[in-house]
Amino acid sequence: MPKVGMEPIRRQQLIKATMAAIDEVGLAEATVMRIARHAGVSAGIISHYFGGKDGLLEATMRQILTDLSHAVAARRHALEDDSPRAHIGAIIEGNFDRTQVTDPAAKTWLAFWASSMHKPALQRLQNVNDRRLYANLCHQFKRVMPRADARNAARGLAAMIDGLWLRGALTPDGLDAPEARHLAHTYLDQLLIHYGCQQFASTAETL
Amino acid sequence: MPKVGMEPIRRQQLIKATMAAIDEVGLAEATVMRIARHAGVSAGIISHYFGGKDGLLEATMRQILTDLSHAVAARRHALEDDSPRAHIGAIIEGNFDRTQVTDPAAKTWLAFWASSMHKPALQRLQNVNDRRLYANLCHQFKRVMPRADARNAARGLAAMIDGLWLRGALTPDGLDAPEARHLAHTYLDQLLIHYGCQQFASTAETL
Amino acid sequence: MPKVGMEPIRRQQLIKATMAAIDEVGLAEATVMRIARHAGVSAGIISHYFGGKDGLLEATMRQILTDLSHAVAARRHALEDDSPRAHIGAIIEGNFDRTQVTDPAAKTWLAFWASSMHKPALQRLQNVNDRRLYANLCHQFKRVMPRADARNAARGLAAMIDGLWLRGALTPDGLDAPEARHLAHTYLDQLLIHYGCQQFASTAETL
Amino acid sequence: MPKVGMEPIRRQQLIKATMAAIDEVGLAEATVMRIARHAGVSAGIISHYFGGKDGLLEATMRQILTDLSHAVAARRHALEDDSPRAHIGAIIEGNFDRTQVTDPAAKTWLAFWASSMHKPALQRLQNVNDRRLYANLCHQFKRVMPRADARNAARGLAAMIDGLWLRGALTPDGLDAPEARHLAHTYLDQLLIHYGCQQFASTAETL
DNA sequence: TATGAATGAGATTTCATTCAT
DNA sequence: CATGAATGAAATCTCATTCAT
Repeated sequence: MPKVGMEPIRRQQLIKATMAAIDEVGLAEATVMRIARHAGVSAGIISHYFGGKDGLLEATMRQILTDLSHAVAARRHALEDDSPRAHIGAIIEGNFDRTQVTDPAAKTWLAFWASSMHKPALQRLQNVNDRRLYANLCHQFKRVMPRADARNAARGLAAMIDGLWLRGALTPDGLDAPEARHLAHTYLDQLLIHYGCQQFASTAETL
Repeated sequence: MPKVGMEPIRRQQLIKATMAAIDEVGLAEATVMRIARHAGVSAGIISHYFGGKDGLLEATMRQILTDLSHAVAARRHALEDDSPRAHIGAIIEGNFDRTQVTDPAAKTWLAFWASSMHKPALQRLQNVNDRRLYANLCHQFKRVMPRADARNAARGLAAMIDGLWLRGALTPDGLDAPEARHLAHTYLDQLLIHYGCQQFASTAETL
Repeated sequence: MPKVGMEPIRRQQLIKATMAAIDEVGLAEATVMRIARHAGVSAGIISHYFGGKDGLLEATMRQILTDLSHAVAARRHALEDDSPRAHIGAIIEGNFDRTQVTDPAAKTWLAFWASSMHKPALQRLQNVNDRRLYANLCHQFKRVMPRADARNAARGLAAMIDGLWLRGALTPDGLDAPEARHLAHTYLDQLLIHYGCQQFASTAETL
Repeated sequence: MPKVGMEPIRRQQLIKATMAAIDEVGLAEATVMRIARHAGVSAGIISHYFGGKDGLLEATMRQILTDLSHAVAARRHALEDDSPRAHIGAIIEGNFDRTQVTDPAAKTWLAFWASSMHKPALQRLQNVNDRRLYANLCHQFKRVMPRADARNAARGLAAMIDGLWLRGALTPDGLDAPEARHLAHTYLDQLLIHYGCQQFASTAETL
């Protein structure tokens, strides 16, 4: 009866269930019982594996960030072209893969954003991620423009990515990923042109 | 201690207190008791004046949207210049006034964004506002570029505004309004240039 | 402005409103605010005139009992015939007049019955009334039968009256007073015959 | 302290506790906390097992009605004599067994009567029970008298039973069951004689 | 390992009453 | 005389967590 090696399976199961519950009724109504029901287990087990609800929420956010990180890294490693444009394009693509731009992930993400303002544990994760996006963009932009311009470009593109994503999450029909990607890439080209790097702008959209 | 005609005063007081409480501990922990304490009244009065907590939250969101609407409208009415650039600039300015880009308003706004995904009453308000921003931008862009381009420009600028604002709300130090406005205006000019309307782009930032 | 001599008017108004409220939503939901609204006055005034909600409820029950008492007394005084049958018949009639067998009075009555089991003030009123009905019936029956038989007859008729009335109050369509009176009178005649007083039984129903 | 399969035990425990609480302080003051204290459990468990206070109250009323139904059915099945008199007598006996004519059951019953006027769920139960009593009596009376007479007899006896029971519940000393049964049986005989069925009336009381 | 029974803290809401005007 | 603003107590319900099995 007592199964061994269940831990990783259960953890994954519960994290998935957490996103499903948040997608269904929102973070505020995502009770441990509802999450447990989604996972097909009893409520008590959450404390067992995650120490409590907060532990589960933190693990869930961490999962989403890890997924995002992987999505970006995978695309960058797959690049044949080492140009800044290619790297930044891969970052954009990764952000709109976001493992899944599906409702569960998107709503969970936004819920955590709001929640992170008042929960140090989440805030830490949030900041690390924010800074990584900004640093990555900045680094690539600096390869083709002065430091100050690069910073502005990075801030602008980061805002654009988050803004597209945020508006997508709020739209009743869900995020239109192809359109969002198109707008982001267009904006990237505008930035490169604006800061005098026409030669780096793509002529054909990558999408 | 006036004892008559308190209703509008109390309502205003309680809406302010709601924002303060959300700023302080987040929407999830903003209990009626905490809100009431902020307002210096008893908890029961919230049900008296707003029918319940939900009524207060809805009224608070409505207030924020009204404030935003007024901030934009005021700036547009004050324009001496009727150009699209001027109108869109005023919309940007209005969005970064947001009556106050103060923490209480910003955090309340973000909290409602997340919450609106699962509360029809808030979602309605949210959608009306979203569509108004997009429609206004679109209308102005159409004055200087083809319909399809105008739509993309409007979508991009709306995303940029929300993105800047979102990242500002999440930054520990709060939103840096001047910088955000600068980035938005820069993007606006890029858009006008990109779509071949150089003559409408401002040469000197309005900020 | 300050009107004088309002007291009796207000008291009557509020007692009526209490019955109306109990009829509408039951004793448990008959809040002072609802009662006050029925009377077209503010809630605070109830404490003013009755010292509090309990005072109003007690006054209301007292009113109902007084009305009942008057209804019986009036019919007995109007009798031309001094026979036991006539007196008992008048008591039956009075109980099914009950000032009004209308829903407000009937529901209020039943509500007080239940409530009186745990409220000494109401219980006292209740007992006085119960005993008066029993004593009156007993006294008349004793004029035509032995003491022990009279007691049983009185108990039986009192139970019949209350039973008819109770079942009437619970019937969705309300109490069918004519039928109830008919059954009670029939029972009275059966009693008189059963205890060997045929000569006193009415031949034609009084209804 | 068994930890599994507690549900039926707890449900029964809580229904008993509900009657005890109503007996003690009345329905209006029978709070979940008081009921829980009577059962020796925490208040939260009531919502767990009954979905809420209303669910518990409904279950309690249902229990009382079931008990009554069983009490009547058992006596009728045990009859050796199939005469109408015997059946109706068994119905009377069952109604004054009422599992227990104890105070808790009696006061709970009366409380529900009053309450049922404004709570559809209780009203339904109440009506089913009322109609069953009437239908059963009617059916038996019809075996020995014309339909119209049977209806009146049934109405009269039903009223007598409820009336005796009601007055018993209100008496400070509680219901005197033997006397009540005696009066009901006497009335039954009067009815049978009145409607010309002397041969069916019992000569010796069954009590 | 996993369940579900149970608790107790906390949140919202209702309501009778008081009081200044 | 009358109002309605305001309070504070109480009641119900929800929920994360603990624990025996």
